[in-house]
Amino acid sequence: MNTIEDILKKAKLNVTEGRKNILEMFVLGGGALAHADIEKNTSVSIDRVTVYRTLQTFVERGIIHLIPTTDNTILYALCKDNCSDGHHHDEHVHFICITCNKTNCLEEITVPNIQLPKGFKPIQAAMIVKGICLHCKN
Amino acid sequence: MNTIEDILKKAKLNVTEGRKNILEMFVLGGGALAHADIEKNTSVSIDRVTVYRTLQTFVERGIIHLIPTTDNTILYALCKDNCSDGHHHDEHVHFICITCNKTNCLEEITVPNIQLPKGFKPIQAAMIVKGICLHCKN
DNA sequence: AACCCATTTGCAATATCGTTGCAACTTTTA
DNA sequence: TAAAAGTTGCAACGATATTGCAAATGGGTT
Repeated sequence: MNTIEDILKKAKLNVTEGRKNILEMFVLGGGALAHADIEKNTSVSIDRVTVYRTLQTFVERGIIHLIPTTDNTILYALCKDNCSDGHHHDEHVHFICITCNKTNCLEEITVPNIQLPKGFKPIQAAMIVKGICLHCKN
Repeated sequence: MNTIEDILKKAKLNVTEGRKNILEMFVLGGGALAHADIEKNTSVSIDRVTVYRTLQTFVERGIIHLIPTTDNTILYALCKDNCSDGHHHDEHVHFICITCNKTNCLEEITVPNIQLPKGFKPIQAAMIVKGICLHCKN
């Protein structure tokens, strides 16, 4: 079966050309994407507003998640299966390459637990590592 | 002596009303501030542009640093003494309270080292913890 | 296949956010 | 206190994001 459509149906979203297109970029691309990446690269022409709304919907339905960044950019990446309807479990490390500027989700590496000062109650943690990625190390 | 002016002089910046005002907000406020917080709360009226430029200058001179966030907001907080001229050492954990929405720098807690996949070379790491802070825990 | 209803899209207008160039004004230094 | 350097405010601009509404599309039903 078509994975792309499956994901949309599982999220109880209508399967439209635009959504398929955008979701495909995440599935095939692998990495993190910004609004601009999507707007520029869709094969079908999709209105800016629709891109905004699609991304928003995808986040709400647990298809993609926001990636924390140290600058002011907004990045999204695919969620793993265990995210659903606004409840994200994206507590893995995000790696930003300072050479190719791509962001990778290091799914296999979970954010380490840390000891907070007395009285602080942690609920969720995120971690960003900047450096040189696999492909740029030469 | 006046701490505020000292900080500015140490950073080789002219001491102006606007800068004193903005820096004072950081020193007295303690927490993290966004551009909008500053623009709205200065006692003297300061132009939007000047606020932008002042924050930028403060970051360059190592007076404040950018805080990574999981949404799209840009937050700044005071650096500790050992930051200077664009070389920041702000690798401590940032805590965002989901109740009062304030961001605290947990200076005493450094970001733990983690094992990255083969080929990834880390250069800088940041960590954000969301939860309930000391003051909101009741 | 043709229909209806709910959902989704595109357009236009508007709001928010951040940057740049330049002239006027302050601060510093001598 | 005057000149030089640094800083500010204004105006204009560009990029980014949001909203309302009418038209179009998708999903389910007959």
